[in-house]
Amino acid sequence: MKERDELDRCDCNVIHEDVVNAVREKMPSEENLYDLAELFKVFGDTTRVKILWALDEAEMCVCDLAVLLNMTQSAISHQLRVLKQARLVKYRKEGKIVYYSLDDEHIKNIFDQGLIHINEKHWKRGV
Amino acid sequence: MKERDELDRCDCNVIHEDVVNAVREKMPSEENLYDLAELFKVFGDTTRVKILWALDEAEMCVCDLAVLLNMTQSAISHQLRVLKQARLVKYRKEGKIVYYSLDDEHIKNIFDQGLIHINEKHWKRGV
DNA sequence: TATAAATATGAATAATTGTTCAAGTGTTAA
DNA sequence: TTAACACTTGAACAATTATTCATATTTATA
Repeated sequence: MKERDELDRCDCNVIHEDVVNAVREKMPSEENLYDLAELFKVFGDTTRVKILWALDEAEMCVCDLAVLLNMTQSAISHQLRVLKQARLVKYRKEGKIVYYSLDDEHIKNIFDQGLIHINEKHWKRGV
Repeated sequence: MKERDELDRCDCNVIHEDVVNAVREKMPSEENLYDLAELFKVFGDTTRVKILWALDEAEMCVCDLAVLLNMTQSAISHQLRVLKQARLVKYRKEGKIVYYSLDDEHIKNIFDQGLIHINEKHWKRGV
């Protein structure tokens, strides 16, 4: 990212200076906003959304998820790694089988809020 | 995306067949899950998260946002276009100035749920 | 009308990312 | 030990994407 400071400052900033400064003071830390975006990035993939939704219904092994979503075990495993790193899923080993389950009780809440937006706005695919 | 069907079916699917089928029946439509992921993808960018957070505090013009976030007007404008398409922000024109504001009262709820996860899990940047 | 201000947009570039493929663990059973 | 199974991992590739730069567009002003 480039260093910028006084560029692109326009006249209206003089008028809105108080508002902008007030907002700046209330803004959460750079780190918090970064982490928040990083979390939503994890939710921003169809495969991961499907996995999370499935695991909210039942604990499942990698192979089950692969069959359910009609994808390779490898692809599922890669995505489970992302979900694991984001602390959204946990796992337990039973012999050679690894069972995954949700590690967060707020996932459904976040999904629900998202669906409320979609339904209200009548969001259409591909628009 | 490649067409796959019977590949990668493993022995454990026979044992878990009932569970997998039950989950399959309960799964929301492909379109719904796609839209949900698409919505979260919009939240999955630091710049857009900052813009949304700022607009939750106050209505602002493009130029104000550029100064507040220390970015070019062009970059902000591009992101506002994404937010507009996702029906997350709306705008009103006043002369040559375009004021943007939130178009959804659930954004704060979604953010709050995300922050709960982050704080609970002590999510650390760059891990 | 000409100029400047505020914003929008299109093309280009660099960076990120999801899937595949191939090869690697580790565990169970023959 | 060998073979099969469940899963993981690294590299490669294609696709997507955020920002920049240059160029519109629209409105206000001189």
